[in-house]
Amino acid sequence: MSFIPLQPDAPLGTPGLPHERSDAARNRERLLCAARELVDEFGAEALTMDALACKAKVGKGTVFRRFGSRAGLMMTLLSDAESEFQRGFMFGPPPLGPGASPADRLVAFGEGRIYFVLENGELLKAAGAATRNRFDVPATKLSHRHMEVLLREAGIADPWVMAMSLTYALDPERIVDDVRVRGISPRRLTDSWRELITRLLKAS
Amino acid sequence: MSFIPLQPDAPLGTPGLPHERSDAARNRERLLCAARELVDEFGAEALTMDALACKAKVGKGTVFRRFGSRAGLMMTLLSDAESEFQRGFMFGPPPLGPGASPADRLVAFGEGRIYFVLENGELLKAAGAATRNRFDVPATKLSHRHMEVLLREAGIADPWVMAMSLTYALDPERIVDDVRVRGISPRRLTDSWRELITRLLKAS
DNA sequence: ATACTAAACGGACTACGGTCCGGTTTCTAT
DNA sequence: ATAGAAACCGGACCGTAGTCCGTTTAGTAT
Repeated sequence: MSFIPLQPDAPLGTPGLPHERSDAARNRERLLCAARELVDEFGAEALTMDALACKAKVGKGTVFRRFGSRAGLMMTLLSDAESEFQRGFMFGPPPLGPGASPADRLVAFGEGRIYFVLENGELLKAAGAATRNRFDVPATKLSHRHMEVLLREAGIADPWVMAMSLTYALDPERIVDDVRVRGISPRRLTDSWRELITRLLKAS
Repeated sequence: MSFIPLQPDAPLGTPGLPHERSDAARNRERLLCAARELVDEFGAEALTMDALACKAKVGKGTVFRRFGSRAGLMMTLLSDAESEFQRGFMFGPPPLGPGASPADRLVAFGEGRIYFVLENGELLKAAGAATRNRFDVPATKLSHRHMEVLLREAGIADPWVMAMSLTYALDPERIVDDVRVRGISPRRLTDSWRELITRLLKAS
């Protein structure tokens, strides 16, 4: 349970941190490399921590020290793609980024999120599951805050709670299962999201 | 994996079924009884299948033959309360039951659901987790269908998908964590739900 | 009553996520 | 170069969900 991933991903000489030991760095590299291979070959669902430790020629304890949990590993594997998506809605061009109306930005956000989830679905599901509450995923918090700001700007009475409703409406499990299990086209999902946001934010 | 809970809960002489054996009936009774005691005393989260088997003086295999999985057991435990709630929105008085406008019925449905979840949260979370997709829970399917019908009546373009969005917005995990972990009052949840439905279904 | 069969039983077994801790390695100070 | 301490390592170990299969037992036909 209680576990703090010491230097989650400090890449280089971060200011005060006591310089990550070389064996630790080497093992982290080995682990990430092996994890990516395993995911590519068998999919994220099939990745077990034992197999990873074995493939990376590392003890199991090392895997958990590095990533804290299976969910933590998946989040690390996702972090690049996630950062890019975040840059998109925080600093990118409209309508996703700043410059458009809250409604347009929310529509674009949902569409972007849906396609992002469809590309990284397995990883996202694995990252969200087994976490006591999926909301603890940092990226989820950021998305929630983003929507909250836009909803407030659009005059929603309780933007925090409404953003939570929308967050769950975009739940990775929901999106992936809609498309892959229940046969809903991505297009229908984005269209419905647009309808939801449009009606929700239509000036009264 | 593959497992069909033979006669999920056939209470009496169901037509053609080859009459459940007496030892099976007796063990099911023992199991349900023990399960309820354990849940009352320690909470649903803390219930382990081993402990249940032990307490019911029954082999572990028997537990799984009866309920298929931990989620299945939780669903069985829930079924009474769930049936009552279902009767409420299908046959009860308006605004929850038939007779009110779709918007009013949806508002009432969400409010009822929120309070229902807050009362049976642990069981619901346990029933939904570990199922490959939570949508497979039969009660969830029925709720989804109910909302779909109301949304269609209210002129939503793709009621099936919209109902799915709303289903996830009312996710048990979300509701329970909002209230118990993030300190949101049930009142704020129901108010926000009302705002969501009202704006969504406002005549354009 | 007896014999037969299909269903039910039980508990040993597997797989997996996660924890623990004694031993080892790297870095730093001298 | 040496010593000491902090960080790190590995793999044995634990708890839990779920499976398997040889054995027992309830119903049925004679």
